[in-house]
Amino acid sequence: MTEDAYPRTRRFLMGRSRDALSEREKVLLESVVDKVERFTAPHTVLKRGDVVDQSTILIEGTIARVIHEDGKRHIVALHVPGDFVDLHGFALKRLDHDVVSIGSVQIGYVPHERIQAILETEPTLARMLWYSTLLDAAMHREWIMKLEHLSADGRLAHLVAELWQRLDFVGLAGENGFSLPLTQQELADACGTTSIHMNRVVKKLRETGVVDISRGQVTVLDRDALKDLGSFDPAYLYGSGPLKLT
Amino acid sequence: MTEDAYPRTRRFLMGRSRDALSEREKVLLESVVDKVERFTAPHTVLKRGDVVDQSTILIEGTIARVIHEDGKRHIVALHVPGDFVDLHGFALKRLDHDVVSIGSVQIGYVPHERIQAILETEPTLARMLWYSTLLDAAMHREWIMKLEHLSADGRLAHLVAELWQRLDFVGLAGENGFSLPLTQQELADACGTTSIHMNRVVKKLRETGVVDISRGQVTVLDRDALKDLGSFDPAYLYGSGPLKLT
DNA sequence: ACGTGGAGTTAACATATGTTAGCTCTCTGC
DNA sequence: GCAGAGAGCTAACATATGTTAACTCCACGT
Repeated sequence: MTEDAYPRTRRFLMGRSRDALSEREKVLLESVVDKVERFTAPHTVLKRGDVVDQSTILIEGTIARVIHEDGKRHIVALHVPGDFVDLHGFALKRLDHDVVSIGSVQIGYVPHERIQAILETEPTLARMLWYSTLLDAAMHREWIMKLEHLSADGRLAHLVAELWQRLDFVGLAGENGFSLPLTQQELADACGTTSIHMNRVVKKLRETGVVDISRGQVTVLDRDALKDLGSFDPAYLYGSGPLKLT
Repeated sequence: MTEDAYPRTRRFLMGRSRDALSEREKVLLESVVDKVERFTAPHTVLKRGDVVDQSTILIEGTIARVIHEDGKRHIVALHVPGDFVDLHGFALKRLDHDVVSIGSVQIGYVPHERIQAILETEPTLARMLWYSTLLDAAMHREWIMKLEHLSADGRLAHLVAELWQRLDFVGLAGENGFSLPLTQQELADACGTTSIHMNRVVKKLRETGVVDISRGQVTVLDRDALKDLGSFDPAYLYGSGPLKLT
């Protein structure tokens, strides 16, 4: 494990468990990471159908969950540093989708035996892990709402607002925006539209002074307009927080 | 608990855990249901923001998870008998969406203390419960794919194919179709379109001999065309099955 | 029998989005 | 410097879908 991996793994704690865990539990959780790897080129971390015996934590960069269908690529979820990317693979064993890196990423691997050990001996941590996968499901539901309810510009606005909020949780958001290595094609894949139309939408949001997305950088010009356009309410990102676990 | 509630609760075991559990565990799982209730009119079982201290199992009928946004109603998930509808509420405590009944339903309630007790003493069952929520998340992802990838007729075909398969798991599917109490408006809400357009699509699928949806009854006319139109591959409904849990 | 309301249905029109085809720009490698 | 590749960008046209406004049909209560 590299020198700086520990503090970065800690983003998991910042983003998802925050202050629900004891110091002992936090140290324990950090220690589950076995190996750290870096990919600079696009890389398929896991393939659909793979039988997995370890899970991955995203330490740095962006990762997408992808379903390929009829030769097209559909992004069904995006991950920010600190996310336990495929914890669900622990229980499901076989993945229903691909996991791919976008831009440069750093990944930590967690052997399933260690998760199993935690489950058996650390009830609070076990609940924390379950909680983490349920938060993913809540985000899925919000994406479903977004896709059913919003047209392309609203979908993009929602995506930007969500990522901004999630990056903020782990201390990676700037005052007026954030760094985002997604191409317009990938934004389109995440919004269920085409790259041509996504280009129209990006241009429109830039010209109407809502948000500027260019050269891998998102600059929010009008925060209220962004939230409004995307019908964005961050409540779903919280759950109740594990703070209130009985 | 009514006389016939036990065998029906058992659908949970048929649909989601199948033969991964011991007889003792099955009996235990059935015993967690505290109270059974029936609603004949549309009923909001749980409201967004509610702090819950019990979860619900759907015993009979149809239940939808709904997100209201800007006065419109969006169905983000549908449940069939045997589904543990809001097990995620156990860990998240606060719901991010509404849970509403469609048509006539019978519901079983499970106090959270009993789930907690299972978690602490029955590791296999605990994993089973986690697994169940992960299966929901896999379905969410498939819905996201469906919404990103398919146009309205494909979405309807996918929805019908999925429900048919899921009802078949619990022994409620017929040879050529199944009973479905959803109105065209509700089908539209689940497919992210309008009731007017859904009407066009229903008519089209009927006329092209794919599937007939009328009077609460779905009759599949061409199974292959249905799967094809909906890009439906049931793999995501299985996970690996808990059979392979280590 | 009658009225009422909800579901289903259709038409005409406006708009968002997909499709195809190209173009420019900026990197990177040679 | 140049060629090539990928990303961004634009135009013209075809199509899917949304919107508004009706109308029918059927179940229900009075």
